Amino acid sequence: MTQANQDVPAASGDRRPEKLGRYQFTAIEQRWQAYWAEHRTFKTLNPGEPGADTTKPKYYILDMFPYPSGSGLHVGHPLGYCATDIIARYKRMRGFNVLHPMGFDAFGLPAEQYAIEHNVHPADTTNKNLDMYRRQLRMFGFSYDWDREVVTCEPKYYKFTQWIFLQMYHSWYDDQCRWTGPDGAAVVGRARPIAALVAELESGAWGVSAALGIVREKEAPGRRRWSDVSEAERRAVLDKQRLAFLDEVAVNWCPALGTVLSNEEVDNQGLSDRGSHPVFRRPLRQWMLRITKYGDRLLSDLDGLDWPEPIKLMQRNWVGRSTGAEVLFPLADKWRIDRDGWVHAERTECSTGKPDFETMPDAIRVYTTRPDTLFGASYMVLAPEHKLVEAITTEAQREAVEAYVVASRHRSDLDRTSDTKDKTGVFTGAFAINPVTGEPVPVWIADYVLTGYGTGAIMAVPSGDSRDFEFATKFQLPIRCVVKPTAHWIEDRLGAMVAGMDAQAASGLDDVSSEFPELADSIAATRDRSAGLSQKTLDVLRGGAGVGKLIAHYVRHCATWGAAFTGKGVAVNSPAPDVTVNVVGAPCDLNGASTEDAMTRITAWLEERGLGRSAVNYKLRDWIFSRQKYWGEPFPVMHDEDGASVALDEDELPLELPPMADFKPTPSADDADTLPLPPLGRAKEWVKVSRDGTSYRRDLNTMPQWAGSCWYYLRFLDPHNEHRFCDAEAEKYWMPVDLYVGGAEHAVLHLLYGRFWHKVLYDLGHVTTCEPFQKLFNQGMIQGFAFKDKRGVLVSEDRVTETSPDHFVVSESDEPVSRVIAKMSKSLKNVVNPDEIIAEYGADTFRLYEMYMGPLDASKPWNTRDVPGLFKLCQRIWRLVVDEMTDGLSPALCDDAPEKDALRMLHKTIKRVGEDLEQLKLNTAIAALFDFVNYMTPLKRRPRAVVEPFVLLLAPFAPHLAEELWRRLGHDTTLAFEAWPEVDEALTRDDEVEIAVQVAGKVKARITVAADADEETISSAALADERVKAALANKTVRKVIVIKGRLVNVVAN
RNA sequence: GCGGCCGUGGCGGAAUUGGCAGACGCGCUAGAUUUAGGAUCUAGUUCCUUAACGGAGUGGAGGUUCAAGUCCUCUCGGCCGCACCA
Repeated sequence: MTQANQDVPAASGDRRPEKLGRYQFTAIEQRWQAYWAEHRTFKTLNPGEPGADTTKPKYYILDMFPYPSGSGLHVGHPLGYCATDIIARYKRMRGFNVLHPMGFDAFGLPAEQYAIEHNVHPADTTNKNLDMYRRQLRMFGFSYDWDREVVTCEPKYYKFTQWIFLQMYHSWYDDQCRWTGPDGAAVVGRARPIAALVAELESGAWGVSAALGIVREKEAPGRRRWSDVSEAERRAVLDKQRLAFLDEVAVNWCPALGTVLSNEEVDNQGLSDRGSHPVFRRPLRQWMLRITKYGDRLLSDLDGLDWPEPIKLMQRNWVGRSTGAEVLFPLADKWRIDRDGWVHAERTECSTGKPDFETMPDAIRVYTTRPDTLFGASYMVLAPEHKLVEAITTEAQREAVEAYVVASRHRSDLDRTSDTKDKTGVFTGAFAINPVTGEPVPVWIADYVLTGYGTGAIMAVPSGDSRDFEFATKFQLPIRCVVKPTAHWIEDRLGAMVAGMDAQAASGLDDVSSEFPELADSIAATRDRSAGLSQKTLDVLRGGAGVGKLIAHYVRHCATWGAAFTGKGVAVNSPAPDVTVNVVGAPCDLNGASTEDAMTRITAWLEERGLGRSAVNYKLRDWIFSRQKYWGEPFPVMHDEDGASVALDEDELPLELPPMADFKPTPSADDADTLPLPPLGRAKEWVKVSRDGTSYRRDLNTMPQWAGSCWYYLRFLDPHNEHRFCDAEAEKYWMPVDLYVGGAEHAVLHLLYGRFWHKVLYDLGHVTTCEPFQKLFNQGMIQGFAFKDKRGVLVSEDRVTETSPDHFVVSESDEPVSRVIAKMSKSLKNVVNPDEIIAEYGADTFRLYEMYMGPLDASKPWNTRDVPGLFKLCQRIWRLVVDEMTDGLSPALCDDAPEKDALRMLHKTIKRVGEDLEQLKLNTAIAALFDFVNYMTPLKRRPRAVVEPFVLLLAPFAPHLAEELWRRLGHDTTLAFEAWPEVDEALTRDDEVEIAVQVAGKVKARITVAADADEETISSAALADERVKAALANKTVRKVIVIKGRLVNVVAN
């Protein structure tokens, strides 16, 4: 199939000697690609470079650069690249300086995994793949400035990835700093050099707390001066502040692969994605980046971005900011309440009226978003990994607790949550004191409490939280209602119970029925129904019986209602009448308060007593930034014999990866307790560093794949700069990215990580915009067809025959199958290789087809059968200009002044194409090109004044064809910088328009009127029409609605 | 479970944002051209019914409106994200 164009390079499939001038796309595309390369047509100059014209507006248009995998480009990749190239070419013609670069994300796990499996070095496979990708990308005729190509695995690139890491290592986050950025933004919080912190400490302005934190208050209990702090403690103080720091965190440790895995790399069986090896949750010392410090700014700065709303929402959810309070629950065997305050059983120095919230020992710290429900906290739960578990567990419970802790360590987060299994947990034997009532409550451990969120411990309020309700029900813990539910909720709940949703609800219903005899009949009557309350029951409820009585019943007996009320309402039982409150000072009474009010009051009450304070929390975790892999950026850090870390100097960068023949991880038994042995550990010579007589070991970890892609858009600005990550002037001129196009699969991680790095650089004064990507656009996925048999099993394309249009059977069995849309995959044999399509139809056809498939952001199936339609478009455009018989210009081409119709068609097309391009509606822009060609084809005379502007409109979409036609029309330079044709609005207007006339909303006739006819004229013309008159017979006209230029609706009856 | 997106001919998809549903392309039908064709050109192509007229129609059911693919309520189906976040 592809031979025609390859074997006969002179003409595509042309064995017909008499036609000399057919559309020879291969030759044309090669010629123009060579021309652009030779003339450096798309070389982009930076401000300051000779010839740079910075008076022109700039446009930075960026693709998400690819990871060069072994299988090469598939048709999904170029979808976005074609779109950005079209926009880039359009913007150039509109007079912009366009920056449109391309590069490669070349570090990462797949290359390493492939290398391990095939026993070749990752550098070799990566280079091979890079060559393939470069060759493939060039086929499409993209107008990239290839001089700016970056490859993240090259030392000259990752030198600055390491440099940015050091910037973070040498910085801390001052969350009280208020400042104005270079872009004029008022910002709260700022990354500042660690040196500035040291200066504050040395001057004595700030001190050190007992927990080695920073204290700004002059008079704080336990505050120490910097000069009184030991060398080792000083280092600990600073290390605790760094944006890049080492910490012991719970990770997915896969001993068989010898590395830590990200959550995405672990399946819901708790096995590794690659190789299905067991994965264990265990604490390991890892490099962390303090992204949580940026939670607020990552949220609030989203508002000013031109991004798809769903993506913004996903980022907001990912950051997951919540507000509430932190509360201390003192342990019951350590603390008691005296008349004067809290008394510790053993440590008299702690026994003060008001405990220090920061340092109070032997207390469980919880985070809650609903402090107003504190009176309903009837037990507590610690995550199994919580630090206090061991200390508080009583002898009687120790065995059970330890068994539970071990069991839960073997389950990943996903495994814990995936199959909606029952809640599990174990009582520790310990009790803690509810600080608002003084009552002791039991402390449990359960894996429904996550160690990484909040404080890793909760106060459980079964009546106000469905998880706590479930747990309390299962383990028969007390449930006390503290928020009065709403009428709407209680009706819904009763409805759900009547519908018999679960056994527990049924028993609750018996209880309600016996207490409310007036409801019993109607409840019984509707009991078999599958859903909800009958109208009759509702009537009874809202009438005599009263929803209020039901609510009162719920408040007394909420456990029987089968579900927690998690909404907002009015506080009750806070405290409950039957509870003897034992607290320091005046008790807090919340009864009758609204949820908002109650939250404020209880938080203030706790704060006064040192037992609580308001708090903000994020779902976002600090970023685990190290991997135990070979193929990534080494950390520019050394460790001395005491384990203290020392950063390399900037002039020691890049720290290159040592060449290693054996880069495999060290596999070990599937035992949670083995320690990671990263491949770099075996580069013995590389690891050892001696400096000033001290010996150090290099850090053995490498950075995750995200690192390189966090800042590549900045390197494109100045890719060959050896001294800086990019020139300041270039950054100022080009940033931010005006349009960033890529797949929605990067909606959260890449885009969040990239924004985070950018903000750090912004805080430190290295970049001048607070956000990197002003406008984001997600292209859809290109899917493939597959076939489904009766049982719903997918059948691959190669096993199916089309018997008649859209009827398919399995070839060997004649079993009918239906065509469905599925992901492109090797197993379904529906992967399309762009090389083949380009060989057969050319790059211009390929570009046009992909853009014409549908809206850019929609997912849609590839259908090779549709491609020839776009090929025909190219051929027809070709024939508008070229005479196929002679290879000269078409005889229809003429220098006549264009007629009004032709001019109107041209200007309508200019308008449509231009407007659609601005909105990235490339499919309808191409439809406009079709319309123009359909109009022009039958014309015997085709004026240049119409054809030439059309060629310019075509240029962004099919640049090779357009360049060729432009040349043949007598121009001797590229059209890449020709001015985009201007629309003359007056010329787009029709003289006459057809207007539909409706009678009672149904079209009865069409009339033709002057385009500028007024309502009066249109109305009378419509009513004068014979068919309208017929439709109006025996009716009275009530109203005539005229929409100028569109329709008339006659309302009559 | 929670959140988001989307359902329009045989297929991919249009529809100035509330104003003629089905632009444009594919496929299909008929015709033209001595046409090697996967070429070109012309006409037709939502469905039902008819000689014509007509009727129905944007997943389904209601509603608002002179007018609904578009707005509202409920519902069914598909895709994506998150997933015990206290």
